[in-house]
Amino acid sequence: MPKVGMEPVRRQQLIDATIESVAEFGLQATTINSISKKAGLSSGIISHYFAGKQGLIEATVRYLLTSLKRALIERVTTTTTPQQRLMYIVEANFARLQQQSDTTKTWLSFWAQSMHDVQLHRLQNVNSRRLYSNLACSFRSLMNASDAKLAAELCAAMIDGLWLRAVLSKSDQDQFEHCEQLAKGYVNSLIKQYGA
Amino acid sequence: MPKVGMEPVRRQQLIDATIESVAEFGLQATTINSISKKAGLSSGIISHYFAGKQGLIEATVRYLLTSLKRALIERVTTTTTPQQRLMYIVEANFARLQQQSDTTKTWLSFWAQSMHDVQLHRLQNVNSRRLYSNLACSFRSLMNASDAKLAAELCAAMIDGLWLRAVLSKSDQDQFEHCEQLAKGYVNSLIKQYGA
Amino acid sequence: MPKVGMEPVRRQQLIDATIESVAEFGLQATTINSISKKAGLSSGIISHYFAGKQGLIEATVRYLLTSLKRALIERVTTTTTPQQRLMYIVEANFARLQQQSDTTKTWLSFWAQSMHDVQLHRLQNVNSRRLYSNLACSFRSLMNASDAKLAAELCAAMIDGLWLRAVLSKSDQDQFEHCEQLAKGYVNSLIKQYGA
Amino acid sequence: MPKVGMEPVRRQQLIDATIESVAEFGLQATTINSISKKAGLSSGIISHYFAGKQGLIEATVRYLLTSLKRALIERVTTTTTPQQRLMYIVEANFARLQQQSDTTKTWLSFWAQSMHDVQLHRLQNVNSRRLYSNLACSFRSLMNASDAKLAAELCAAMIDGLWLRAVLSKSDQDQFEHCEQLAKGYVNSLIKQYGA
DNA sequence: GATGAATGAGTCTTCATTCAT
DNA sequence: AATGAATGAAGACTCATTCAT
Repeated sequence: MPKVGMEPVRRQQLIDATIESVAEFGLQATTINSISKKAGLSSGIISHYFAGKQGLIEATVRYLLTSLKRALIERVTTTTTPQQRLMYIVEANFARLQQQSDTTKTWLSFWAQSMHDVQLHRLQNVNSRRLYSNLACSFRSLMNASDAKLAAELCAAMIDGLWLRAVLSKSDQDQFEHCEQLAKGYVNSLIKQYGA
Repeated sequence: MPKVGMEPVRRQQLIDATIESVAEFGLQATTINSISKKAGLSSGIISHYFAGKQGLIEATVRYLLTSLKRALIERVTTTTTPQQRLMYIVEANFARLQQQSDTTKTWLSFWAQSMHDVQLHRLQNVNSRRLYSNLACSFRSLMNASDAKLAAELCAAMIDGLWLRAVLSKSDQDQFEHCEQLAKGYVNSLIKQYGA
Repeated sequence: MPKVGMEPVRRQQLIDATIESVAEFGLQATTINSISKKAGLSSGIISHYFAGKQGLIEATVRYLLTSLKRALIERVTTTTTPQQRLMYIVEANFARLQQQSDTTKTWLSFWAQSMHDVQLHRLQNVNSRRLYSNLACSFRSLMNASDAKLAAELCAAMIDGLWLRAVLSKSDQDQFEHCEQLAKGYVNSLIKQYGA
Repeated sequence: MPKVGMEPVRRQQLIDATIESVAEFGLQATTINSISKKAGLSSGIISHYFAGKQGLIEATVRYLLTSLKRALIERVTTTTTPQQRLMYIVEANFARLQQQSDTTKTWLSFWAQSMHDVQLHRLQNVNSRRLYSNLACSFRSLMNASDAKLAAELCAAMIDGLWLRAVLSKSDQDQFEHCEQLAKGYVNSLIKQYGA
């Protein structure tokens, strides 16, 4: 079955399979076999394309981060107001929950593992800071610099906290949307509180 | 070496060693050997007292939950005002970070694992609901029922979110205290916003 | 609880517990703990009285052999005819099955193990030869020497074969008695065939 | 080392190694390592082909049963007389002893274990019943139904008994042949006794 | 005389990696 | 390009033995 140009296809197949496996079994119980089986490929292919399990794990995290970033960029245009932009940030973050339930569990597994894996921790930090800076940037248009920083910090924590509790309690779709509404309401209250 | 009355001592030794090991290596890399080595005991003793690794893991989670609960109870007296009680709840939750840095990382590992372990998930839910009901109960003295529920939900998320971000960014002591202040400030703003 | 003169009591307790454990779990799954638990004693006592598990196993086999021997001696008197004596030999061997069902399974386990344990093999051979010589001695009164030897050999095999098939098929009491009758009938047919 | 079509080869290698190991060390002392070492393969391969030690044990028993069955079928043709057929049954059963001394000890170990292992017991019963029905079928051509049943039962016991005593006494080749002759003589005496 | 806490070697099993095809 | 057979280190668990009490 030697075909040319299969690389991007195979890589994505394996990343998708990794997300599914981590979601279903957890990071601990995810093996090279559980992944390759879900992908419908052989186990050897993982080392071929990702130089081992660890490489695939990292590539998967990078893919998730990129997806989140893209989810925001797609929403924002040049005519977007700061308030709208903030709402989009919230939406993009909760979209992790809605679009694909798998992604959610996977994300949390990677977070925990990042405590003990420098490579994952670096990636995790990029994501965390991006959320903060996106928020800070938007708030800055609506309030002074120090208030914007404070609002961004609080808002980032609120988003992560609502999201975390929703995931851990294995909430259903309605509860996810409820959390999203709470987050948006909180953004508005911050604007009202600190906004000029 | 056989002594009588060693059971409670050994059990606590092993639980402490488990917290240390999970903090240092992560739940995934924590083995029966890494634990027994830290405890200065043999590996066989774990099966003897906890009927296997899983039993020790669960006992450790139960211990952490009990500690958190006790941390709150110790602070609260009959003369505590609702506002003070809310502050104590915040403090008790952030004390996880201050008192023992190990506990923090351990906690997160268990959270992630609880997605794939029914026993751990049950324990995790007990904790999550306890935070919510403690907050709701205190807010209820200061505002109407529906506002109190909303405030408790938001506040629980804020505490978890701030705590999570502090842990994941491997913050130092000063940042932990900064987060605690943010949480307390948020409690006060909720009281001001919804309070009668 | 230090008492004097407990040795014979404890030894028998442990031997009985060993028979029970081997019958219930098999020789492979019989541990120092399964035995001591059945005996209602501590595990350490085994090393104390039998210098380890192996010593207890051998003592148990020796006890079973002695029991079998005694079962025959009790039946035989000076006035017993050769024919009666042969019937008693059959009865004594099948009594292993009737008196105590446990003994049966235990016996087979020890036989198998005797293939790989010189000590057990020696004991097993004593038993095997005793059956043969008991039979040969009795047949000798009824026929010439070479026929008696042949009859003894065939009869010993028939007894063991019937007994083995009864045990392996997990037969009930009725089937055991049926086998005993077959064995006795075979003894009579041998006497008729070769007897003067 | 990965080659295609190795599965049947590897499976047989491992089954042969299991027979050797059980013969040499006994079932109790046969480990995944003792087997894989004899096979000249790694220990992991056992789980790969047989999903664990237990699977290999069962496959080995099944192989032994099949071999015994085949040993009989090869001898019997359409022109075989009932008497000849009975002789072939005896021969096939004693061939276990002659062809491969290992098989013998292995067989006894499995018998003993079958008392405590439902899977093995089931297989053991298949074999036991097959011997009986083969004998009963052949005897039926030579005598009435009830006599044939009795003859088959006695004959099966005699074969197993002679075989067992030969194995347990660690007899040499000559003694094995002597036992086979005794068994054949017994068959003939049964035919003479009950035959029309 | 008796206990059972503690040990640690040994067992089965899992699984990431390698590599011949 | 892709497979999956094979490896072997590492994991959890078992259990006979030891020994302080």
